[in-house]
Amino acid sequence: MRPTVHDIAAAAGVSLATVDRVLNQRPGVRLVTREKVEAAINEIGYIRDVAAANLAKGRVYPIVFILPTGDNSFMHGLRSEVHQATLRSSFERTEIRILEVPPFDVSALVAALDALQGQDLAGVALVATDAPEVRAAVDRLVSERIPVVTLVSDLTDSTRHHYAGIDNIAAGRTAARLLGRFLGGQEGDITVLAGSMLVRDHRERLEGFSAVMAAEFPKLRLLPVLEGRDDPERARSLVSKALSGSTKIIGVYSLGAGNRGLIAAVKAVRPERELTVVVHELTQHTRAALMDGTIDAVLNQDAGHEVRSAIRVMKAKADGQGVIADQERIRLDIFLKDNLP
Amino acid sequence: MRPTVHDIAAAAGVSLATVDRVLNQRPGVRLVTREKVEAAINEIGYIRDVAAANLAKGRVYPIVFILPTGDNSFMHGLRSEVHQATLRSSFERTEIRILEVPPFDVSALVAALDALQGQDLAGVALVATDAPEVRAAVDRLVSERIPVVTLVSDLTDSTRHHYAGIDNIAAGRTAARLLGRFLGGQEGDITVLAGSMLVRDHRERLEGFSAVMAAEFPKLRLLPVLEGRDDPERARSLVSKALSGSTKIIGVYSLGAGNRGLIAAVKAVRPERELTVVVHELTQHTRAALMDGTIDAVLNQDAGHEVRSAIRVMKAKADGQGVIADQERIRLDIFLKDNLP
DNA sequence: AAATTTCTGATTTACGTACATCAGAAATCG
DNA sequence: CGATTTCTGATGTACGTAAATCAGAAATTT
Repeated sequence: MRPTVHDIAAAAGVSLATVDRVLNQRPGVRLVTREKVEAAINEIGYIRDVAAANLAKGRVYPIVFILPTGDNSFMHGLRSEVHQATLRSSFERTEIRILEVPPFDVSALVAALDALQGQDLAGVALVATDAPEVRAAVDRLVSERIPVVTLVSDLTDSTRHHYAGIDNIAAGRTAARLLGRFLGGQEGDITVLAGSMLVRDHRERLEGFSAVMAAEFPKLRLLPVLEGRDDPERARSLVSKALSGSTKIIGVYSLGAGNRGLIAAVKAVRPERELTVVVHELTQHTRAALMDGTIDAVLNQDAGHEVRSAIRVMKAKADGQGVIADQERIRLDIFLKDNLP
Repeated sequence: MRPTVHDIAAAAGVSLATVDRVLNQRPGVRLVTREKVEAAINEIGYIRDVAAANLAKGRVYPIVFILPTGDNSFMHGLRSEVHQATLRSSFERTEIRILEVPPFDVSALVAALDALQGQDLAGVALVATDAPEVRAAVDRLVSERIPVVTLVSDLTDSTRHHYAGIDNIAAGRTAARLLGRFLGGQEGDITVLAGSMLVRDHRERLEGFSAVMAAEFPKLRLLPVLEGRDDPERARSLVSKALSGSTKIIGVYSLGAGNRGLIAAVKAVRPERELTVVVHELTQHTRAALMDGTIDAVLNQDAGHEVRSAIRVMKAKADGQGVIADQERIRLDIFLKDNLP
């Protein structure tokens, strides 16, 4: 059996109350006594039984998710996963609140973050727009000892405790290699559709993509990036225009959301044009397009994993506990038509 | 707050003791009373607080892992992950025992399984060799109400509670498409290295691979399968012989373990021969080979995830609880040199 | 040295559940 | 109808920790 507080008390020759004061960092213990107790804790290797502690405390974890509004499927899926998590609240002792802010809107995000100051929260998770103001607002929460986790898109140079999302540079590089290898040794143009360069995940995907393209596939030329703002209709019109503007386009990389517009644009020029298409985010639209051959590969991050991981990490941080790093690594999923879940 | 046993007792108009008898299926309750209590439980939506129950019970989960011996990296990694899990035992209230049996040895596996009968276990996890005798032994454990989980390789038609592993047919199909697309429209032979057709995962990978190759890449011909028995030295000699036997080989698919032999064989004919190589299992050897260009893609199953998932599932089953199905789906990882973790 | 302040110990209750004991009520049997 | 047998209630203890209260000891101040 593992040692309990009683064992510490006996080993240190103090009472249970003193042990409790040391463990929970309450005042009223002389330095020498405190050190004696800490020595005993280390010596017999005591580890707090978190389940019992939570039971005794009646612990709940109030958590806030700040998510962008917008009708693209990915954010829809993300919201839905957070909602799923609320259904498990009573089991997991969480109390999850969802705040919605307009996408790519720095001041709205800052206002939402600042409104959380002073609240007794076990954690805040946000899809970050990468701006200094947001970073500052996050740092304010962190300085209040509130665990903060960025979700999907990270913040540069902030003190957030954790990032629950994929490595977007690696994602961009992977997209480039898939596209390059699938195109064999062909020569031609590649068009890239992004959401907004205001979010770090899109910037990083583009960075990785460009790097590998330039270094390893010199026969493929990148056209100027299209900014679709994750909006399906806007994406459709941008891609249509690009495709009719240049007949040399043989590949498409969509690194943001709003893919149902892109899919429509590609379908409109099929089967006359031969295009190899790699996109991000598995949704009902991209799944169908992968199945029918409109798309060749989908890179994906599992929103459910991200949400569950974010919650686990916030709870652990709130309890001052560690996490299994490997378990919280969010993986880049690569889907071909053969390995769809 | 969620309802407790006290609330049930009040709602049903019975005593705490009676509620307890109903909840824990102990005798001494009249049918009508039992139904009254069950109605109250449903009505107020009581859910047992598992943490409190485990605390009261002093619950521990004795678990057995049955793993094949053998010096290939994958099994080595799997054992290491189980070992990691033993280090978390005190937190997770598990008591993990590891049994090792010779690989592909049906009677040894059956003996190990049968030796577990009558023991009070919270679960048994095994890397299954797919044979009727093994299935029967597993079914005997299941009939003793011991949760059984297959790991990495599944059993046909058995009553095991769960399979913690990837979809191997999908893995084979994916390998075929990657190889096919990477080879562009080239014509030539493909050699396939397997471990043993006695395990279902290898059979299924081959099945998926062959199906997609035949249907979608008619210019690529499959050579007879080489059986390396997951042994590096044997794999090396088989592949070397195949490569020197036919100059038309342009692609290699290794669906089992023992890849350090395969890598050595491929390196021996480089750079004269141009080969596209897809293998399974990310190990230090395959990782290095992916980085240096010897291998083009690695399909992987994360042994750590499989082990942790297996443990979560066994604990849940032992408690008669459900699992988050999506969380326990083991994913097929596809690694190119750009997205290595 | 007395008075005060600061520590420390002993004890108790609580969290939600499991489980055992014992007494009394209800049902069944002879 | 009394004697069993079968149910049910009341009560208490336990799991490991948190947190509160109160009394007494030690240290500090005056």
